[in-house]
Amino acid sequence: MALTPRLRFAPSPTGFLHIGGARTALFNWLYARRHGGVFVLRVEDTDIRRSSDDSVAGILDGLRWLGIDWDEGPGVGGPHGPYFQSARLANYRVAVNRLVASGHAYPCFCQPEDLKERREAAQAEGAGWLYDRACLDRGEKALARLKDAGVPHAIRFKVPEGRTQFKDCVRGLIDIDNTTIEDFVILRSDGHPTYHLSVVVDDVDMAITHVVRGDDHTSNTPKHILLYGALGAAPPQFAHVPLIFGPDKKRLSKRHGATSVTDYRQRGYQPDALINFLALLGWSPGGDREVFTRTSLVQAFTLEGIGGGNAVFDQGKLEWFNGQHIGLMSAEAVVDEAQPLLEQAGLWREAYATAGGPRAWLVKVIELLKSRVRFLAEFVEYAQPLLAGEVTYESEAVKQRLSSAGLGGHVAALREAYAALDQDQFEARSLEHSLRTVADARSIKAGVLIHATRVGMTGRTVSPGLFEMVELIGRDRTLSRLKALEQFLAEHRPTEPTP
RNA sequence: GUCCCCAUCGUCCAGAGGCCUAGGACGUAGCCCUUUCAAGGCUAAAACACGGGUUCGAAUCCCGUUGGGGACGCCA
Repeated sequence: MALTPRLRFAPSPTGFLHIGGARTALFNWLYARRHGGVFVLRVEDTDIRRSSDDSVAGILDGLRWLGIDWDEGPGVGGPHGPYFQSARLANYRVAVNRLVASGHAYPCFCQPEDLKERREAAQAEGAGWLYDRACLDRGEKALARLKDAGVPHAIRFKVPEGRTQFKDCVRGLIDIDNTTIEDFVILRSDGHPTYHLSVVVDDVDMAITHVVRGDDHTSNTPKHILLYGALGAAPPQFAHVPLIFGPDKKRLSKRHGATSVTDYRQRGYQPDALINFLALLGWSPGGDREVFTRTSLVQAFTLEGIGGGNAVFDQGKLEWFNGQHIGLMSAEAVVDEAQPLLEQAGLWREAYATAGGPRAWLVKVIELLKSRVRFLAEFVEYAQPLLAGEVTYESEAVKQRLSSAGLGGHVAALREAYAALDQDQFEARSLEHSLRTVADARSIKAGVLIHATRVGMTGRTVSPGLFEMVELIGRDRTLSRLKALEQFLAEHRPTEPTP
């Protein structure tokens, strides 16, 4: 009880880091961090056919991006290594020998194709099928004969009579009849362990105290409990978390589009937003709070808060979380994160990289845009008119805002008024006051002039607040953009707006 | 088919016998703010799967039905 908790995430490297796997990793990590425990990363690559190095790299990369760091595992080592199951084969062999010697397991010479046929035949009739223990009943001589003939064999666990039960932190007491468990294979005929064996042996060796994993493992757990018993080890605490579904209430899979962490990374989601969203999928702090930073999540996390029902992945809400977390970031941090995006758009200047005027100015631009953005990429879109030298008018904007008569004169008057402001008067308040004065003097609604000016400054109909923006665009560029607008209006002399 | 699990607004959650006229959030609609679009604020529509119990009292406990999911591999 006073033991420091040891938890682990044990992905099999047969694909990319799935969103569900990421959440499982997160829950384990959260619990370990919450209780000053140890978080172990172990790669379950006993299926040599399907495992790959690329996949390992991708999974580690995804975890790092999410900020889920491990205390023991690939890259960092630890006292319970190695952390790749493919390098722990000897341990499994030892365990199997012990189990066979103690009568908990036995060799099976039945061939996979054979068993498959029989199983399918039984299921075709609508009946269930459990291994019939043919090899348990075969008798000494027959067994020896098969062995001598070099027939490949697997090792099966001999499931005892009785019932098996365990207490699950989210499900409560689970109690099942052992007759519903077959004598499962623990060692394949090629000498590799199966999942059930390796997971238990490793969790024992690595002194894992809490196993938090997907609900799809709930029905495997009795097998594991049996194995712990046969190995003379005490089982850990289990917590089976509900699965994540797509909008069609089917288990989340490639059919639903983005399901890997990398997909979300590429789509411009913030790791903290994904973490926050994932944490709340199947877990609740108990109250109404929804926006959590990484550290507040660690503080709030409990296994008891994990709910029972499967959860649908709501993309829209993830987007909202992304906006929330961008709002939480400092403008400086946003600048750093947005740099690559701005570079791509050709809007980045070297001077932005170091502290100083231009960077301070860019930070102001970002601050102006921050609240209206859900993705970093949107900064580029909105900031474009502020960062670029010239603007081009969108035709829709021209049609909507530059077609009323007499605009040229109004704009000229505004330009003169703005030209009369010197550098330090060129700030939002004076700019607004000045524009409204011009509008009054010319008996037009301020809105008309504001909208036209917006088009002149950005080329678009939508933008952040005009005056704050003009302030940031600065006196020189503002004056020349107004001049350009006048020219445009003169050339496209708007007369009667008769379409 | 067998075993196991689950069941509150469209979605994610709150609710651990009276505080529930069922609360919050996303989304949706309307209003306010306003120079546009957002953001923000306010308001609205929207759920305890069904049937039996237990109890003075049930979204909460029990049983059943229905629905959903998972597991039944020499995959993990």
